[in-house]
Amino acid sequence: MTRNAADPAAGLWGDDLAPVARTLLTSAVHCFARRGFTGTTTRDISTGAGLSPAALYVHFRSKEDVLFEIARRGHLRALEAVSAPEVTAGLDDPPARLRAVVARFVSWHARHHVAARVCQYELAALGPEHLDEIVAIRRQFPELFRSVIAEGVDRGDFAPVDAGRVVRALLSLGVDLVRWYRPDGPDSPEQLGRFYADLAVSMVSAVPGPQPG
Amino acid sequence: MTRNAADPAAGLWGDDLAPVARTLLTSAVHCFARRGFTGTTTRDISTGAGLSPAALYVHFRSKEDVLFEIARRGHLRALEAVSAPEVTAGLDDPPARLRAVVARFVSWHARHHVAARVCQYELAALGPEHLDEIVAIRRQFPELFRSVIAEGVDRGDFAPVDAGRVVRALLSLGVDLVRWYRPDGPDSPEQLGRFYADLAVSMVSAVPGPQPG
DNA sequence: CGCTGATGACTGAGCGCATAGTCAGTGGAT
DNA sequence: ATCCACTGACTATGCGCTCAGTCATCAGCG
Repeated sequence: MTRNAADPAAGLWGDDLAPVARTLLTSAVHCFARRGFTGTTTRDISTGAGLSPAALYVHFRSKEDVLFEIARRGHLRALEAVSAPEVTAGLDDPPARLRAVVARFVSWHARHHVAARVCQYELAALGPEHLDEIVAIRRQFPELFRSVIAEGVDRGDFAPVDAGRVVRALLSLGVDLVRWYRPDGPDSPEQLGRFYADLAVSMVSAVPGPQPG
Repeated sequence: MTRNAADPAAGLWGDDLAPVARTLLTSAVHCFARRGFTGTTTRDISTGAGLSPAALYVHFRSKEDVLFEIARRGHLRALEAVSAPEVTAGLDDPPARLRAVVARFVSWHARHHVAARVCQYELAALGPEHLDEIVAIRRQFPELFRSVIAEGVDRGDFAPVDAGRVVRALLSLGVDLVRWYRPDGPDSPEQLGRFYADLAVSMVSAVPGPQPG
């Protein structure tokens, strides 16, 4: 199961890792995404990277440690995608900032839907202290979304929506797409990002219908 | 791991099943939701129902068969919740029908978030022919949503939205809540259903902002 | 009423197999 | 000569599933 160079997962891991370790993580991402953590054997991961079963333990302490490295690095990359300074640079009104953050969140998850599937759905297999570390990163996503929406509501750009519930909904849209998104479908990651940015603006606008509450 | 009578999962299975078989399915739902299909042992399921390991095979052919029964019955119940005649009875305009269908879909998934988690996230463990049967049921959800939205667009009640993408988004909202919903949180299943019904109406309304496309 | 045989839900023991992880050793690079 | 990424062979454990057997229930029969 050798992966080609265009695999988006291959670029997620950072230079601090040996090339072989990155290959193992990439193989593990595909295995975990397909069969889940417990459904994947350490042999699947190693042979998927073209190595013998024991090679995994040269680079990682355990199978759970492999999952943790994927989750940690994946979450940090996603956070970087939505909170890097250039995302909202020059955007001085909340609607534009909301559009930018939602579009980045969605397009990142679409592009990295395989790795994101592991990051979103396999966390229960982590040990308690590893899980804590991931949860600490995860908390920053709703905080970022909430601050953008709260500012828009305060300034009157948005309707007086329940920020907490809208944030939940926006994160749900971005997360759930990793379950169904396929790169050969009708939408590119960027197109989907723009569409969901439109939806986000709709969701914080007053409803013109007969039941506004 | 005996469950009390208020467990929503206990009421999902129907009268054609022996009481012990229903207890086993209920135990299996909780095991699968917590540890996943491959992370659950047949011993977990049986002893969770207060039985010996071998008792499972009195009522089910295999562990995969247990998952299939959960998925089949769960999907049929959810479909019933959104497409029963009384859901849209007396609602003659598309906005009201959209609200009703979304609210039912969401509140069902919130109330049955544990069983729904199994139905949504464990399908990959099914064999091909069992999976086909579940997929055939699943197809009816987007069809129902699409018909309501298409009618609203045709009649001019809704903005000329891309029905396929809006349907995807609405299903995502209802599905993803099974990942984070907790009964002791701020929203009851019905409150969440009404909120998402509001969002649905927003999503098919014209966007008043500066970037309507 | 009691006796008998059949039925079927359930159990205890265990089989064959796959799994995560180990370790002494190998071979290529420096 | 040293180093270390990597391997082949291995172990202990836990898995899905089976099967002979137990026990409670019940119909048929005298």
